[in-house]
Amino acid sequence: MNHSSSSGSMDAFISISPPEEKDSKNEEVYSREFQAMLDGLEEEDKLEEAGQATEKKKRLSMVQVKALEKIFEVESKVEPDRKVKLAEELGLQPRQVAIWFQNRRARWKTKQLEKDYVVLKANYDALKLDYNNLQQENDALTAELRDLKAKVKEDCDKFSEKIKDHDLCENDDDSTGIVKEEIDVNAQLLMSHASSSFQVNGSSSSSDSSNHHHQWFQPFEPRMIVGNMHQSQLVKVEEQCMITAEECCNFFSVDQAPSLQWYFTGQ
DNA sequence: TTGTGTTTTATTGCCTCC
DNA sequence: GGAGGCAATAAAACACAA
Repeated sequence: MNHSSSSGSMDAFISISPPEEKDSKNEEVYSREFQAMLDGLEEEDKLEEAGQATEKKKRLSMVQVKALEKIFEVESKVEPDRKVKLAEELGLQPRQVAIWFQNRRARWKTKQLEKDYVVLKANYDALKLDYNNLQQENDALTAELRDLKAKVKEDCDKFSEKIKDHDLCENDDDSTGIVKEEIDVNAQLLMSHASSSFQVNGSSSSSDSSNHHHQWFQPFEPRMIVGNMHQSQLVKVEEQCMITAEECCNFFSVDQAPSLQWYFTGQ
């Protein structure tokens, strides 16, 4: 390793050496460096005499680098006056000091970018994991909703079928009571399906937003539709049920928010 | 010893500021 | 217009495995 100064100044190893570095070991190192530097200078002289250019790059000594590093910790840029003074102290050309600080800033920037990248990547990974979890939850809820829609449609079809069957024997005097019972039972069956399904839906999901379905659906009591009516209202109920049986199949639409207008207007 | 990858020193060209 | 900074790059020095 060549630690000789490119300036060739012997002052470099004398004026800048901190007191703690002037032990016997370092003196030995410096004398070797001096010798190497002198040898190098001799060689340069010979080459110059021979008319050859001496463009060899030379690394700064450990002492020079340490001194520069220490200053860099405090200030990443040096004023022109400081630069000249520092160059004199270190036995370097002011240009060398400027280049060293320039390269040092570039190295610092690269390291900083690497650090920033690590932090950003960690954030990105955490965010991606979160997104994937939400995506899975969304998929599960969508599938559950699809099943519920199918189940509700199935019940609606059955209910409509029952009512149509009833139309065939509407002249029967005793049919009113039977119809009332059937509607009551079917309505309960239909709504209990929907209601219980939504309770399952609410409990199966960990997200808070899914509980809202349960909250807005819970007041829905089948008996409120049929159970407390006078017999004179039953025909109207039948007509309404024919409509709502069709409508209820589209009630839980994913694309459109459910409307409870039909429920509130009936009260 | 040698080939290869990395680090350090230095140059070049462009840009900004005074 | 000159000085200085920065990015890109060259080239020498160095480290290290085979």
